[in-house]
Amino acid sequence: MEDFKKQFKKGVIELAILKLLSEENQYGYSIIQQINTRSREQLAIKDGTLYPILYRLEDKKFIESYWYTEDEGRSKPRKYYSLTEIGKERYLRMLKDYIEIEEGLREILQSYEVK
Amino acid sequence: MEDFKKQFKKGVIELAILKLLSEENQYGYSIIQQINTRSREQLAIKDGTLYPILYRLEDKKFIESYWYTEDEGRSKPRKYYSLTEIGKERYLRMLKDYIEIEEGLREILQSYEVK
DNA sequence: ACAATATACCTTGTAATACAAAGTATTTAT
DNA sequence: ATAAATACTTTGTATTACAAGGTATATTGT
Repeated sequence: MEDFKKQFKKGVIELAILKLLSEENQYGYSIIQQINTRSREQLAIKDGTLYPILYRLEDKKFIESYWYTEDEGRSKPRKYYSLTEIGKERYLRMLKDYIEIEEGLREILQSYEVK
Repeated sequence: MEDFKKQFKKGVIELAILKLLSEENQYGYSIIQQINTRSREQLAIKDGTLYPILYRLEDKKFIESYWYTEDEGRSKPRKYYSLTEIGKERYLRMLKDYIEIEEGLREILQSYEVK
């Protein structure tokens, strides 16, 4: 992948993860699939990328995890993550800041100061 | 500044710089002021951030520099930067990719899959 | 039944980069 | 004259998505 695509993704990935968890508790692999599908592959991430982010978010108490088996036939539980209260606050602040910065960039990209 | 604001800026700063240089040749300090003003401080960067980026862009041949004194009364020249041909291509590709990724993120932020 | 693929989680090492913080010197405003 | 802004430079640091490797289970096709 081109280097600047990587750069664009940094930071926004965390925002996307928090948003998905604000909708519903999910396990890691499910988050990857949702990000890949719903962003139409534009924000696609690898599992080796996601899991370290989840551990970091958990260390910071923005999310919590629990092992859970939903199917009868399934022997192995999956590790589910849920948003904590401060995680929800974090998500809302990130969203606000993201929108502000995106608008700032748009100003530069769209405008053209005639001298 | 909060850590995620930093993250959002990474990558997009370079895009903003290339855009400004695509409009007009400019010296470093002028770029800082334009970014700060036109983004309404949302994308504000420090000089210690800009100059290393300019050197990197020059190493990669995306921009070129020349010293120039425009005023009579001014003894010290300012270092002007201009976009090269491959710099222009880089800018257009970055712009396209940025827009795609931004749209991908919007899909995640706006949509809510009802199960 | 078997093979192949997808699912699901984990770990290590790396390259990239905005920033803080420091410096130097000139120019402009009070 | 003094302060503030301008203009450029350098060093060191923390962060983080990724590649690439691993293990094991579950599902699908033949």
